[in-house]
Amino acid sequence: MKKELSKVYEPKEFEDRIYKMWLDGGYFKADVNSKKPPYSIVIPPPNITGQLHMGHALDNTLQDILIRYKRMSGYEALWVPGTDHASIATEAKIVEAMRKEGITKDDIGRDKFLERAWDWKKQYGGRIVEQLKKLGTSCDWSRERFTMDEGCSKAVKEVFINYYNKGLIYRGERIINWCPHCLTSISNAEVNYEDQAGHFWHLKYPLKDGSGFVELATTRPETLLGDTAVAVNPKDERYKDIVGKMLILPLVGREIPVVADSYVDMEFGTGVVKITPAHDPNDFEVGKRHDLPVINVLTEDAKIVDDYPAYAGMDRYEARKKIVEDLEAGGFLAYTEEHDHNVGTCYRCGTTVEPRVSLQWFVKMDELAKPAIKAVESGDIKFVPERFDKNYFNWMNDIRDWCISRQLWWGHRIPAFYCDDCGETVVTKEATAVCPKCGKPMRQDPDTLDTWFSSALWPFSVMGWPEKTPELEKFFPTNTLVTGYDIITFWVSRMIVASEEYMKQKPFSTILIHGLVRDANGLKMSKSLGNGIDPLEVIDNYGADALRFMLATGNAPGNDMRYSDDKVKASRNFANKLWNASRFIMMNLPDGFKCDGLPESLANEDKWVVSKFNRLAKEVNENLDKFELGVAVAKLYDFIWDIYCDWYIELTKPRIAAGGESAAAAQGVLVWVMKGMLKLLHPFMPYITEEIWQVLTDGESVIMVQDFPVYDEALDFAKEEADFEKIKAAISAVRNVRGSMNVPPSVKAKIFIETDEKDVFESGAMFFERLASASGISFDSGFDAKECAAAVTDSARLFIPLSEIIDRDKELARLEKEKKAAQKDIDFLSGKLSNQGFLAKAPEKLINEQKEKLAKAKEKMAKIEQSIAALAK
RNA sequence: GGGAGCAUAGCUCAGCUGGGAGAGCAUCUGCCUUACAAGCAGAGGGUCAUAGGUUCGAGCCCUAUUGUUCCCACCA
Repeated sequence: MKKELSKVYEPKEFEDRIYKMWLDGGYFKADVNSKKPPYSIVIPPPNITGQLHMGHALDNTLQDILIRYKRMSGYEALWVPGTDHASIATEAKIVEAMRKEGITKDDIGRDKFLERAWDWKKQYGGRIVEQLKKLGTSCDWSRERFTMDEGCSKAVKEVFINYYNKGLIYRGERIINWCPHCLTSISNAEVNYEDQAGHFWHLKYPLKDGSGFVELATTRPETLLGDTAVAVNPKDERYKDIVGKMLILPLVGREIPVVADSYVDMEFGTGVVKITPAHDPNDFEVGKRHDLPVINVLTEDAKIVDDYPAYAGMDRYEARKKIVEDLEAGGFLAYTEEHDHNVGTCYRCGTTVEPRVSLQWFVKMDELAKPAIKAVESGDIKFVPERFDKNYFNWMNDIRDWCISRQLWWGHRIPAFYCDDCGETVVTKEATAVCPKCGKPMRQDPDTLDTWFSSALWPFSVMGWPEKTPELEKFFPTNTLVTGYDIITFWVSRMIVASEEYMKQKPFSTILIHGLVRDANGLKMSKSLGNGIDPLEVIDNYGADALRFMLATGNAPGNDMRYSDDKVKASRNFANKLWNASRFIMMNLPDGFKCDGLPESLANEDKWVVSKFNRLAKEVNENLDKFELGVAVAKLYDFIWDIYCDWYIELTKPRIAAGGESAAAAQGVLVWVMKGMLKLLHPFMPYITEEIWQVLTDGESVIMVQDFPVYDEALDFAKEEADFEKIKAAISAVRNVRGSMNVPPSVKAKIFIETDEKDVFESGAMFFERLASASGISFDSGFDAKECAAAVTDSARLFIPLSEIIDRDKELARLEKEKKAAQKDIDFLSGKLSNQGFLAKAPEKLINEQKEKLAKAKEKMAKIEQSIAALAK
């Protein structure tokens, strides 16, 4: 192991080496036989197409912080990793690549296509793993699974068949969202709605009996071809008489009825709606209620079908134009108005989706949802922050049947077989099936399952379910799920449903929800906007620790955060600070120095820093237990930078220079606290803490498996801490005075101290010299107050003779200002303490605190007044 | 239309169960003090969106309003 830290903090020099050490040492492995309590985290199978984005970096960083913390706190910690899963986006990538070669899916057939997909998967799946390693995540990659692998396929089939046998899965005709470009159904969630400028065409449909016209409006005149009725509201007096009458459908000549349905909004438009069951979800429902025929007028790629020769083969927009022309020519067009409306588009290709009636597989959700709702209601599963349960209930209580079939090849193929002869359907695990009725070979459904169908099984399928594996035994249910709020409905809800159904248990107890990572302008990072930032590039520039620390800093659960280079830079600077502090320690340790615990005899300032560290350890544990990672990380930052580096290290310098017993104690404390800080910081900055640890301990141990520091009552030194605070306050006061007069540190001056606690200040003599530019301190009264600048704290007056620099008027003004501030304090506190309501109702502890503060403020005031008087003499 | 979040220093955001408003960056002043200029020591800067209410006490709790973001549903 290296004996020395390099002069400059350069993460690239050690990150790979450290990671390899962890991996080779087997430190990521979780032992199923361990007696330690289990702690496991499910990680989302990232649905990505090659490039890891900041959202995943956030996911994985938060997960790893928790895992490392728990591992150091005595748990057997397990990541449940996946790499990538089947999705429309994945298939599209492959199709796109093939298009460049000039081939289509049909050219090569299903098997060849899947081969290509696997190759692609290995290439990019592997890259994803590499990227997560770079982040320093302590994931046991030997467990790496594809959602598409054999084990998972087995689980998927098992579940599908089980649902089917229970009657929870059915095949039915439904209106689904169809992308005419991708030629597949897409789920509601995969549709983006956008406002588009359009028209409202007011049409006149003639009554069959020749008694006139019914006027209605439509945004999609081309669907007129598929109209099978016209609907009005049953309460609508205007149309009461025509309900039940027949109309002649313009251009087509078909007779269609006027039906009454409460779906129609009387206030909107003319209060009359044309009903096209095949091309509108609401119309489909209306059609079912009134037993209307469903007439499909569009082909898969959104062209008019051959049944309408005048328009056959026309694209839907082309047909719209032509139909409007023809309507106008026939006198059926009343007028046209401008109208903005929301149009659904395919989230991937942007094509306007087409509602389409087709045969799809569905999961009945209402019964399945019940135990999943209860699991959250009862508090068995908790959202952090809690408010996201509303989001969850909102979705679950209004749940619709879930369309699970996708017209894709890359995915789990639906294990259903049809007999083309007699129409029999068989659902089976086998790869082929023979018709039980007529004995003929059956044809497997060509569709695959929605990606979330398999992802829903993730918490147990990756542990080997349906086998009873030891892993499943020990680590299921998992403890924590870390994910973004955008995925609650897709994934979280369905994992809960599946686990309740198959494991009769919750899949995890806590769902830690984080926000989205936005760019510096607050926009959602996305590939189409081109504002996505590649975490690998950031790691390359600043190091994985800086990125991780940045992602944890200011990260409150559920809140979005903005990415900015400046924040990463600030984190990198912090790492640099820690690096240099470590270098300072190491270059000031005697050869062969050993530190196995705290030195025996500690000075006040030693106890001060130890006591503060002890409290830090307590709070960091508490914050992490409550998932307040951002709060914990801020406390670490403050302690390490302000307390340890800016104060404690500076305090040790004169002691080390002086040598002897005090120096030895300082060295011991320096190392003891440093080791503690490194351990507390390790979950957040694993690389740098390990690198420093390795050098500090001569490579004898590994920090990632050390015990996480906890509060120790024996290390609480309230008295000494308070005493040293007095010195610290005095030094700050002197610095403040000197600073306000722009006295450079090179100008030294004696400090005369007037205090009741001489021994406290005496012990800090060397600190005044070092940190307050004092040439020495004295408790004599042999100084001329008129020639001095005066610094005042509640426990001392400090006089700095700087006659040639001091401007007495300025000095008086400064003291007056301090007096005003002190008076404000006194007014505030005495006001509070003379308030009867406060005295009667506030907690006693608080009242005493306020009394103490008031006493101190009064002391300070007295000292300021003395100083002013002396100066004015 | 239903639901949720956010509004705090010039900027980005913390502020845990109510108890004298915080950090980083930026600005200004003085420092190359032998770990660190990616640094050190100081300073300035806020009517905590607005209006009410509860309370001895409100950035925090309640009500309304304004602005903003997101989710769900619907828009013939």
